[in-house]
Amino acid sequence: MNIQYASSSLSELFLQAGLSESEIKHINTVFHVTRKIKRGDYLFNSGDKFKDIFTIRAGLFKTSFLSSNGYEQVTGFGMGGEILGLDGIATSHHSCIAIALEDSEVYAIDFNTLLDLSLQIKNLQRNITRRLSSEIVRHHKELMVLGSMLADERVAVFLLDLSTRLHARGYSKSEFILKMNREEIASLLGMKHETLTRTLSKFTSEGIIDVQLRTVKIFNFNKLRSIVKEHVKPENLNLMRERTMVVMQN
Amino acid sequence: MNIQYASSSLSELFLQAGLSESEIKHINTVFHVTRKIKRGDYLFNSGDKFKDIFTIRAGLFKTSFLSSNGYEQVTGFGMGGEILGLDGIATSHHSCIAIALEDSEVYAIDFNTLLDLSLQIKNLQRNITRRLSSEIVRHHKELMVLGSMLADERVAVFLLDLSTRLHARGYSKSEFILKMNREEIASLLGMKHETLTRTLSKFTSEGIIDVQLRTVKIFNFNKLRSIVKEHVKPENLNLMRERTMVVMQN
DNA sequence: CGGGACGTTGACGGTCGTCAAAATTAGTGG
DNA sequence: CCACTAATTTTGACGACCGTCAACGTCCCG
Repeated sequence: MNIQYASSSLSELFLQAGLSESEIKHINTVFHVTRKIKRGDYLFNSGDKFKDIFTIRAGLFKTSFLSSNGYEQVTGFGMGGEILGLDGIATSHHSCIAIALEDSEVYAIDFNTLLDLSLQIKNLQRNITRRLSSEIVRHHKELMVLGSMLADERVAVFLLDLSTRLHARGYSKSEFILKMNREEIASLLGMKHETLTRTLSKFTSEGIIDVQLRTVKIFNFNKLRSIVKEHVKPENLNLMRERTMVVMQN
Repeated sequence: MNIQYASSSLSELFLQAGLSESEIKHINTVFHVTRKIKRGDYLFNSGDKFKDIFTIRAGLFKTSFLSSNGYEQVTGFGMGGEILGLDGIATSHHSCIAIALEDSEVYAIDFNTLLDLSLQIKNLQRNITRRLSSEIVRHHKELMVLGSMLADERVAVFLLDLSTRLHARGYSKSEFILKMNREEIASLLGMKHETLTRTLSKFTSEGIIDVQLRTVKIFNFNKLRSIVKEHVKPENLNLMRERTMVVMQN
């Protein structure tokens, strides 16, 4: 079995600057509790008592929110270096489920211990709150995808996002293998799996990408990006009120 | 002008238990910086330098995410007792805009000071992280609404949610006045304003509610709830893998 | 009182969900 | 390792839902 480890260690994750070597060492010895999760198993389940947060060391997870009716809404895919379990802080119980899509390894970090430690190390405290806030910002962007984009655009966003995240972890940005099935991707994108398949087929026939089952090759990044950007027409400016006509930088 | 104040004070917001009277008094004197925002003005704008977080003392805000193209996606409506500005922690700049939908008052709290204080008061630290985590959970639920529900169901969810939150603040749960226009509501729900209007008209003709412009009366809560629940059919259970067949409690 | 923003309704078409079937792959047990 | 079954992916046909465009009525504010 060939597991590629994320380069991120705990110290990198939580302490970006301003800490001495000895402090970092201390933290690493305290917190290095690794856990292996096999493909198909879950790391934590909806309703589980919250105790740890997890940083992904290797592998891939999907997180899903389950409605009381048993409907599953995929809320994201977690890769190396990312954090899982932050949803559990609110009520001391997890509100979603994290399932490994391939054999994976995580660091388990006792959250109460982490909070105690962050009382002494200010940078740690800041990084925790920043991580939490980043999740909020990420969800805002997802709201925009689901709230205003057509199927073509959503699929293009997904492919570009996946490509970027894989590239940042040392994989090819133009060729990769999906570890999730069509239905899981479609759920994240708010569409049916048939629509996803059709869109991928269309992109393939247009020469933008090539998809053979779970193997994806991206040929034309610019075309994908233009698909995302074109969707907003000038007319759509009408929601703004005068004194608030300022556009986000970046 | 008649402003109804939220009962929540800073001490209630951040310190649920375990603090002495003197500690609470100390905090309140340090942090009581109130700010009045007129209808149509913004509290903070996308791109603004992040400094304070805000608890809403009275009034109503909408928060929107602006894409680089100028498209506005409404991400939520904030009411008394709720917190605005948490998105800014991540990058030290706000990523969304908060606009008052009626004359409003907020407490402004310097976030760095708050963090410093939370180094000494453990309960404060816990409450901050919980608030942040609650936002994440809330967004998961919104993902489900946008990802899997039809227009009828989304509108029913919106009406029930608004009713619940208004009721919790001492207003009638069955009769209220919308402070936002159709387009803003529709944006939050991921639909066009014409579709929203049509759905409201349909509910009215079915005797479930009555809508006259911005005045809403709810006659049949059970019908609204059943519209939300019926949408998930047994077939939709197929995304689950065997060992993960556990449904969220609540 | 007039103009602009807002809300409503109708007609029409496009997008996407539903249902069905077939092909291919993955998983399982002998 | 092979055979068999389940799961996944793809494609087609069809229709429902909802977005688009347009027109009109109403409300609000200067």
